[in-house]
Amino acid sequence: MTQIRKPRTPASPRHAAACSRPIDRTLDPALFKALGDPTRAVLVACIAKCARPCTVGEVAECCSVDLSVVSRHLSLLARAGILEPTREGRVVRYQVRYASLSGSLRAMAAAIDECCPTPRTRKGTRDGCC
Amino acid sequence: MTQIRKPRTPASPRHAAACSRPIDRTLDPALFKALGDPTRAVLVACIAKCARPCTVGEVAECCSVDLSVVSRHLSLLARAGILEPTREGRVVRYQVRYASLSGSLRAMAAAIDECCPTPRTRKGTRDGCC
DNA sequence: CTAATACTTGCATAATGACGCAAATACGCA
DNA sequence: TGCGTATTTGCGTCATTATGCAAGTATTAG
Repeated sequence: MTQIRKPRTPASPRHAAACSRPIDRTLDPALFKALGDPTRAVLVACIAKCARPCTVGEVAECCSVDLSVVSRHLSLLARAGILEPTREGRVVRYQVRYASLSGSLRAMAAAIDECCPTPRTRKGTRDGCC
Repeated sequence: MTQIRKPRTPASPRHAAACSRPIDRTLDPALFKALGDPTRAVLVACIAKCARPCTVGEVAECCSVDLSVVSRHLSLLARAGILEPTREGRVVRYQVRYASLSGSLRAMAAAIDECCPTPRTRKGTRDGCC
């Protein structure tokens, strides 16, 4: 009978690069890049904690950068799928796409674990695996 | 009696910025920045899929950039806690810190959900929440 | 010790990105 | 329509960073 699970681990990085795995689709540099800026991370955390759609002006009060900068950051975060913009009269409110964001992060975590040769039967904390 | 769970949601982003939550400590820009470069993301995925400690030279064969660039990227990823370097004679092997990395991502996911006002009783896919 | 292999580091260059200011645009209201 | 408020966009500047090449360092083999 043929192998049932897990496409066998490639012998070398060169070979590994050729074989497709969930991690290839999941580990999205664009998402990471969006959250990789300290200012943006603060903005996201701020809006997330506020737990409601916030206007650009409101958010700008949280950090020391210019409002125009905040506007650009929020726009970028929205383009990255992290925030959801809503025009409401003359204000624009941004809110965190909680489920989408945490879902992406969890999918990445799963994709990474999926590559780990030792399935770590729950609670295992050992890093590296082979 | 006093409130039992969840520090009540702040009224404004300004107020939100002041109240500390898990997301503040968890959403680490440094980690995101490290994974935010496309080349580095490829390197991490490659080593992860290979599922064993890989040498710098081996990894360099996976991508089109110079070996010195790969060396720098791997070093940076190690400093970010994503890879674990091991000197082995004259080669240096890097391996993914699977548990640490997926653990961080899951912690972030949890911290984000923790902020979401609607607990989404399992399977909920709705974004935004209030 | 010398040579060869594996990796790292110095340096210059080019690209990217964050920022502030000022001007432009969008929208509601009188 | 004209005004005021809210946000976006153009532009210049400064800092960071990705990259390649060449030189330097580390480690093993002869």
